[in-house]
Parts: sequence; structure tokens; C-alpha cells
Amino acid sequence: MKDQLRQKIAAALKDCYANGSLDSTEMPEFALELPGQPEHGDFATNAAMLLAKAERKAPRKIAEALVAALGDGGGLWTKVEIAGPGFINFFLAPTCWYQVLDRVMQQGDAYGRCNIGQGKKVQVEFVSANPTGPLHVGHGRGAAVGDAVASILQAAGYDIQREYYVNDAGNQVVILGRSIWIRLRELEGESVEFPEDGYQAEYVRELAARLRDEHPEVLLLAEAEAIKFCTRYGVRSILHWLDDDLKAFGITFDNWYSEQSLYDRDMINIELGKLAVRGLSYEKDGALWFRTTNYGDDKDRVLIKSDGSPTYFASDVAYHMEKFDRRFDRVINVWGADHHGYVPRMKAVLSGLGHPPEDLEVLLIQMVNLLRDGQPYTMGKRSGNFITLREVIDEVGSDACRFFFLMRRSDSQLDFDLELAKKQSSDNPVYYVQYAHARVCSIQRNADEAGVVTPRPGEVDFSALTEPEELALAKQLSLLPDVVEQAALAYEPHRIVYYLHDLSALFHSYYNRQKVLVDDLSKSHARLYLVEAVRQVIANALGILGISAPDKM
RNA sequence: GGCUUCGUAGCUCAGUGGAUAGAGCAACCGCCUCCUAAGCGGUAGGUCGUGCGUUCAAGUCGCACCGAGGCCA
Repeated sequence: MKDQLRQKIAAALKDCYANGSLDSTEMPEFALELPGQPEHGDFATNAAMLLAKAERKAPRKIAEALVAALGDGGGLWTKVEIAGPGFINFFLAPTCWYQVLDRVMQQGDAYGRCNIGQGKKVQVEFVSANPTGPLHVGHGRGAAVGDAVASILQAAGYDIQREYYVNDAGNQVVILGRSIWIRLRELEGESVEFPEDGYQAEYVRELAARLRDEHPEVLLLAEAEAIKFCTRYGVRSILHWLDDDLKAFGITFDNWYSEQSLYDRDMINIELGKLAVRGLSYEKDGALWFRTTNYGDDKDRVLIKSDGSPTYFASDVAYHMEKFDRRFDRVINVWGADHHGYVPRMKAVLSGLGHPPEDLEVLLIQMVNLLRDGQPYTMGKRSGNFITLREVIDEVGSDACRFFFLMRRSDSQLDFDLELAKKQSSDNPVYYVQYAHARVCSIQRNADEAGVVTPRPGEVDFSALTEPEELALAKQLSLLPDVVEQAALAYEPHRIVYYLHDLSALFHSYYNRQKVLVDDLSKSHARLYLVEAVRQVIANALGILGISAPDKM
């Protein structure tokens, strides 16, 4: 419907150029959108105002020429008018809008999808927390956003891989291993000084105790070997926890990519060799450097230190080079905002390798401030005590947790009130949306009991829908594909959250004002059809966000 | 000091360069004999941080300044 209208306007512009009523020849990128106020019609375009400069005419004059060329629209609209500074407003027949109900019902779970992705391969890498401890709340936000962005892109027609990059090769995991080793020796009655940089948290003691039960032979190994053993054991155990916690959050990865595997396959040297061949690296002061300054970074970066050991940057470079070898058209990294300093150098790496910098998109996720009843609720990380994602999921549930993480733009800081997320009232925006879904299900149950069957597409008499709220609902339902598309282009899940809230508000209002099951059977059928479409759309949008749509609350 | 994100109602935040800037919470007044009150209706609340610029049109784009968070030295 919108596309047809867009074509009509474009055709009218061409006519105006051809018959001389307008002088310019360029085709403006005009907008066509639903105006905020009903008296402004169903669609409005700013085409005339965009031409004001080129035409050197008042926008309203241009609009008059355009409207003349538009003619009667072949029944697409019932009225066209010029308003305000030069908007052209289109008024459509209500029955046009109710066609969207058939579309929703016919497409079912697929309604809302689009194909701007055209099957392009995109990788979304997210969470990627070090395997040295449990996920905390900040990781949770990255997890919710990464997973939702991946789902949105899937709904927009991209071929998505979800990947977790496991930093199992760096110094951090060795520190973990050493910490476990020391706790193990403490359990054996030795008194050992705990290193400054060690992991002091309780789970390290637990790991040590379990290791002693399962593999007592580790105590017979020489220290260096024992620490290696502890490291492997610790990383393996923690990866298991991470996977469990993420599953409790409804997230599964297609691929867990081990940093260590880059070393095992000698990929660091292989990829760095490619850089050298392209003249992108050089030696200075005994170290190997990447010329990132050639591509917008503010200084060159060390790949291999003078002692011969590779930097984290080296493995990141090799990892990202290898990603593109895996033929992704685009790669998206979800990072904590504290890593924003790494963005220019990674983009520089890509530019150096001949990829357009847009092929790598880095989404920076801002901090989460946990609150309880409005008061800050954090524990110092120094003591090794911090709020884990698992604790929050166990307390407020996965649905509320996800909803809160997705409620705000990712690049603004987020206040997350645990008490609010648990409240079973209208204060809680999660339940507000889910309740709308449950209410429709409840109506369906009552209809079943009364023997009123939801009609099939084509069987509905839309003229029975005469209320303005019904028209407003149909219009809102028609927006989902646009919202998904915009969310995909901008990588912004919160757009879907706001959409869901608006749709639910329209539905709740309608529910309070009108009964679906009434004496007039034709009206009942049409209304049942309408609310079932609402239910379908809520379920689809919640599904994209990884939030359940309950039948009963 | 450099980089970066941000500044919109009392609070938390939406707002593809377009018409009278929106929502939730908090406040106040109402609505269950009625398909689930985890809901609905109403009232009140604004110098869109400040200034200059670009534009037919700026909360939105540019520059400067003020203020806050984060990262780096």
C-alpha cells in the first residue's frame, strides 16, 4: 500500500517535469510516513517542500502542481489535501487498512520479516567474556543486545552466525590457574601467600575443592605442570557455567571460537606474515608494529613485543582476519563501551587489508547501574564480590531481565531496578506487554467455550469494524515490518520495545472500551480476527527479542 | 590533557531535518454486577544545557562553550 503510494507520487513528479509545471529534473528522496495526528490523514509526504529550493517557489505552490498531477489515484485514496507548510496528506479508505489483518493472519509467525538482508552472511560476536569467572550484569546487557540484534537481522533476511570468542590463551587464564593451584595447596594444609593479581572470589575455592575430588593426581605434578592442569580445568569448568547461564537467558551460540586455537594452528604467524607481505607492519626497537596510523589510528600498535611474545592486539588482528576468510559480508562486534578505544585500530586493520571499514560494525554497550528500590545496588568488584547475571535472572526472571536490558538505546547508560523488574503491576513494562498477549488468549478461550470460531482470511466482513480504535490498531499492526527494518538498519532493538509498548497500549485501551464477544456475531467474528492479529504481532515482536508470550498470567 | 558517549517534564527515557515535542514512573481526580484491574480514563507538568551558524523548516545537522559518565595517558 505504502509502496503503491510512493510509486504514484514518483509518477506525478515525472509528469510535472514532462509537462513543464515544474522546472527541475531531480527526483527528491521524499519521505512518506504516518502523521502523528489523525486529521493529517493516513500518509503524508514532504516531497513539495524538498523541491522548494530547486524550484525557487513556495512549497505550497509546488504541492498544488503535484496534486493536480496525482489525479484521483485510481481508488487508492479517498482524499488528498495540502496542509501546513506544504505537506501533501493522503486519506485512505478504512477498508485498505483492514487488509493488513489478512496479511498478518496469512503470514503468521513470518509477519514482520523482510528481506533487506538478501541472505548476506553476517556474524554477530557478543558476550566474549573471559573464561575466568561468572558473567556479571554488564555482560548480561551485551548478551541481550547481541542476541536481539542477531534475531532482528535474521528477521530482516540476513544469514546470521552467533559467535562467542573465548579468550583462553592470555595471561588472565594463567592467573586463574595459579589461583586455583594456591587454593588447592591451602586445602592440603599449606599456608601460601595469595598473589595481588589473583582471583580471590569464592568460586575459585569451589573449583579447587572439586578438582581435588575429581583429579587428586594433580597434587603429584610439578608446579608448572600443575598450574597448567589447573588452568585447563578452570577454563573448562567456567565455560560450562557460562554456557549454562546463557542458556538460562535463552541464548545459544552457533560457535565458540577459541583464541588458543589460533596459536595451535599457528594462525598468528600466518596472518601476521600476510601483513608483512602487504607492507603493513615493520620492525622497530626489537618489536613488530602495525601501521594503523596509515588508516586513521592515532598511533601505531605493537603486534610482537621485543621479548618475542605476541600482544592481545596480535591475536585480535589474526582473529578478525580469519573472520573475513570465513566469508562473512559483515562482522558485528558487541563490546562494552570501555573498549571504545580499540575501535579505530580494528577499523584501521580492516582498511589496511582492503575491506571497507563499514564491514566491521562495533556496537558499544554502556554500563548498567543496578538499583534496588531506587538505591544503588552494587558491591565493590575489588573484594571479588559482584552481582552476577545468574543472580539477577534467578531473582527477576529471564523475560523481565531481557526487556529491561533492551528498553534503552544501547549507547546510553541504563538504570535497572530489581524491585521494579519483579513488580507484578502496571509499573512493570514487561508485564504490560505480556498481559496484552495473555488477554487475547483469554478472549480466545472464552470464544472457544461459546463456540465462536475465529474466521479464516477472506471470511471476515471488515465493515463490522467501525470503531476508531479498531482502525488505529490495524494501522499499528501494519508498521511492524517497517519497525523491524529500521531496527535492523540501525542495530537498535529498543525500537521494537517501544513499538510493543505502543501496540499494547492501543489494545488495552480498546479492551476496556469495547467487548470482543458481543451479541452481533458478525461483529464478534471481525473483532476476534482483529485481536488474534494483535496477538500474533505481539508474539512475533516478543519472539524477536527473546521474550516469551504467555497464554495466561 | 586527548578520545568518546551523552545533556529533552520532578525522575527514567523515546523522538528517519517537518505540522501543536511524546511515553512510563512519581503527584492529583476517577473507573471492576461487565471477555483477566499485571488494565483503563482524566488533570497537571517543557527556555529540548548555552550561544552562534546551515536550512523554506533544527530537539535532530555544524562550530564554540558549560556540565556529566566512560576510556586512555
